[in-house]
Amino acid sequence: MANDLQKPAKMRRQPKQVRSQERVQSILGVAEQLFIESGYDQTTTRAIATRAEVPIGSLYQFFPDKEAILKALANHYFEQEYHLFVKLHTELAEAPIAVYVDRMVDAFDQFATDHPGYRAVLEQLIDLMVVADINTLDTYDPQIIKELAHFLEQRNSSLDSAKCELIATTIVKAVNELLWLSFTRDQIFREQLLAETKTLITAYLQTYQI
Amino acid sequence: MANDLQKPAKMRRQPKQVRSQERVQSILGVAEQLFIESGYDQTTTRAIATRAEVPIGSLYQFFPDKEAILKALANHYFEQEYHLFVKLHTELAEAPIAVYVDRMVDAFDQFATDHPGYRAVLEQLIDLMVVADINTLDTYDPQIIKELAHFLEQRNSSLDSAKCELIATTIVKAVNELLWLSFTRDQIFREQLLAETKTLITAYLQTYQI
Amino acid sequence: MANDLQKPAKMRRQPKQVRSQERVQSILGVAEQLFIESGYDQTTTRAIATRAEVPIGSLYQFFPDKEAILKALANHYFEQEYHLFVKLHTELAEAPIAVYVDRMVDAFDQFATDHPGYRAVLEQLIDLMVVADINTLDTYDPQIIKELAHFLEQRNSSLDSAKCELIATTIVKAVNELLWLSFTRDQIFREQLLAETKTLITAYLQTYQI
Amino acid sequence: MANDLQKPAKMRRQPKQVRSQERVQSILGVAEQLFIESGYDQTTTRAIATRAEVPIGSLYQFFPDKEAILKALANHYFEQEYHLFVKLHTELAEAPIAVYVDRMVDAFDQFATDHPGYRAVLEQLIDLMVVADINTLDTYDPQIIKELAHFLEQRNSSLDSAKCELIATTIVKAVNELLWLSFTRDQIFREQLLAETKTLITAYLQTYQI
DNA sequence: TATGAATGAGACTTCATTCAT
DNA sequence: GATGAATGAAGTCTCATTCAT
Repeated sequence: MANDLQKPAKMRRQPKQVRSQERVQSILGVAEQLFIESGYDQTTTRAIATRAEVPIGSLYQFFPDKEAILKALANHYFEQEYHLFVKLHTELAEAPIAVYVDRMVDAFDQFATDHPGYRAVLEQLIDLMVVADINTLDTYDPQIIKELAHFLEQRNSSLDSAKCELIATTIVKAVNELLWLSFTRDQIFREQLLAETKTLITAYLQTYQI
Repeated sequence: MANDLQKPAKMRRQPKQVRSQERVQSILGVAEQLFIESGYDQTTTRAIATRAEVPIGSLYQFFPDKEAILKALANHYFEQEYHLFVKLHTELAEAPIAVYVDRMVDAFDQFATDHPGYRAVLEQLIDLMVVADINTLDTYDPQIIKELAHFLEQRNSSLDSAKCELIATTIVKAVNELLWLSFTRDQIFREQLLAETKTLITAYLQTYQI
Repeated sequence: MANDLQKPAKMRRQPKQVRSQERVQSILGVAEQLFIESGYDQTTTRAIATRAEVPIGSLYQFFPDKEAILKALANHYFEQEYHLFVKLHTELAEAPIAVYVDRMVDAFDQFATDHPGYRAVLEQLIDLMVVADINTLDTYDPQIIKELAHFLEQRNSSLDSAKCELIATTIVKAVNELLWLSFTRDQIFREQLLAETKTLITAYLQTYQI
Repeated sequence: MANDLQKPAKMRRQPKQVRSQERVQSILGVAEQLFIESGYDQTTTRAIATRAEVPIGSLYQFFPDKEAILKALANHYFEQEYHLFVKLHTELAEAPIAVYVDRMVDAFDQFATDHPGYRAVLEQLIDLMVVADINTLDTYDPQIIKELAHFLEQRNSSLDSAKCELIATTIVKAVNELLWLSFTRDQIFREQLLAETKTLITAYLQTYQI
């Protein structure tokens, strides 16, 4: 199920009107762009409002503060990412591991392409938590890791649940890092790195007879 | 040889006197702490100066601006990291791959323990470059990757130089990410993750008969 | 028509409300005083805001930076000065030259009395342009000179347009300088200098049968 | 005799050694350039010292503060200007007025060319005095005006001393202003303005049968 | 005497957020 | 509800001048 961090304090009110819906989307879209271009700290709420053609006062009706915009984006990403995995695992429950890894990495790559702000948002979110001395896990429940662990457990029932979560964590983190890196390079290197990522994860999973 | 990004404009002058040396060290040490605690943007130059017990004017005598402090730290890290690798490769030129990976990951772990600001500094450095639209590679030449690639080439001469660099990149990025993650968790998980990282890299390198 | 240097970037927004109008006026008035008392560079934006009883943030809402305050004052002066001349020339189109000069110098004198900051502002404006390596004429179009040249051409049609502009420039600069000087002296000297200025300009214009 | 404001507090010590002499000259020369380029306030004492290749500490041995550099330059100018007039008046005691004006304006023009910082320095000096609420005349004794007044008195003994001083003031100020203006324009306009200045002053002096 | 590292008040400007309209 | 003018704490960095060496 999707992370429901969303309700607590992110939205001051449910956008009921079409206008509001559009504005919220516009704000999030613009914020994503600006966070990528200039970083979270260097992006002003006024800049977001201006570029989104939304009055600054309205922005604060939808989001109680700047952080809420970041969190809304993060949840957006988390949800999409989670659904991606669920779909993948349903389709590839029985597939050979090499095929699974191939499809999974490609899916992640597509996701990163579709959501260029993912990395910037995630990083900043973690920063905020470190600064606030909040354990990341308490607040941002990594659903994808849980989901992947579950998948692994089904493929090799001799692995216990804790071990699977460890493996899943390892995979998710490594893949995310390498994918992000691939986006900072030229197309050729990017494709090579993608292939390499697949090799890395496949070799790793074979160790566990998955 | 060590990365010499250092000279360009990091130090406004070479600290010639002991007092200055101490002050520079103090500033860097304090900055590292504060960047970890609160992040680069949230750390004020005044806070650094105050905690380092150095007048703000003196801080600006050593570093032309806030960014220079970040870069000085980064170079510090890069140099240490590079030397660590060189030493490792000398010692383990002939070691079995499992042993090499074991020692390498442990060394990185030790490095991360000794330099807790490494991650925060590196991330911010990349952010600055993205914002300034500078290619990371043009400015920060990743010496460790070059060094590791060289090592791999020597262990399996059938791999060409480009391939080795690709593999090295993959390893360095994955290991750094997983190690950093391990520091945000409790001791038990931390150790498990360390072991898992070794498994991951070992499996990967075996693919290449290294 | 009045100089419209004004719009380009002087005002961040058009003050629509009475409160804002008053604040802008207050800021300009206070700035004028302080520029006279201490010079432009020595006048801090905070001092202006404080004396004008306007929060510093509001000051920056009306004027993007310190320079904009200077430019707003300058345009204020330029416009008034220009209107003064137009009025004068309409009234004295047929007057004997001695009468014209008498009235003109008096009018300038009155203007200088009413706008004691004129000199300080103009000087600083020119300084800024010199430093920025901007040709004064490109930016600050001296409408008064044009207007006076036009008047002269009408009084003696045998003088060509270029010559008239040259004469006008000579007059405007000389009169301004002598008037400004007169303000730094005691009342007696001041009046003598005023009379002398009239003599100077009258003698000059008689040379050209104007 | 030259203005001797100089001794009171301008020089901390008489440069007795060649090295010191050179340094003082270098400082003054550099200061003149920088004051022209960037204005007095924007010129830092460190910039002067650096460009003059003199240690900042040494600069403060020669000049007690920044203002002293300005005053030293001013006195330099005043002296030169005064000598120029004395020489001129000796040579042209009997010359027809048109010739005298011609030579005088040319001489001033040459002076301005040789001392491009004259205007900037004089203006700043006056500013400082206004700010310090010091009457310009108390401190900067305008020797050239006195000298010119004396010359005029000799040419038309029916004019009393006060009147001559008034006329001299008028001339000196008007000529200086117009010459300075001429330097901000292209060569063609510059020469026309020079000619016009001569016309202006000649017409004026003829009024007094000088 | 000569040097230049050291000092810290203070300059300009920004920005998240509020709240009266 | 919608708006955007208003706020002022706080940030980065500069610079004239001193004084220990």
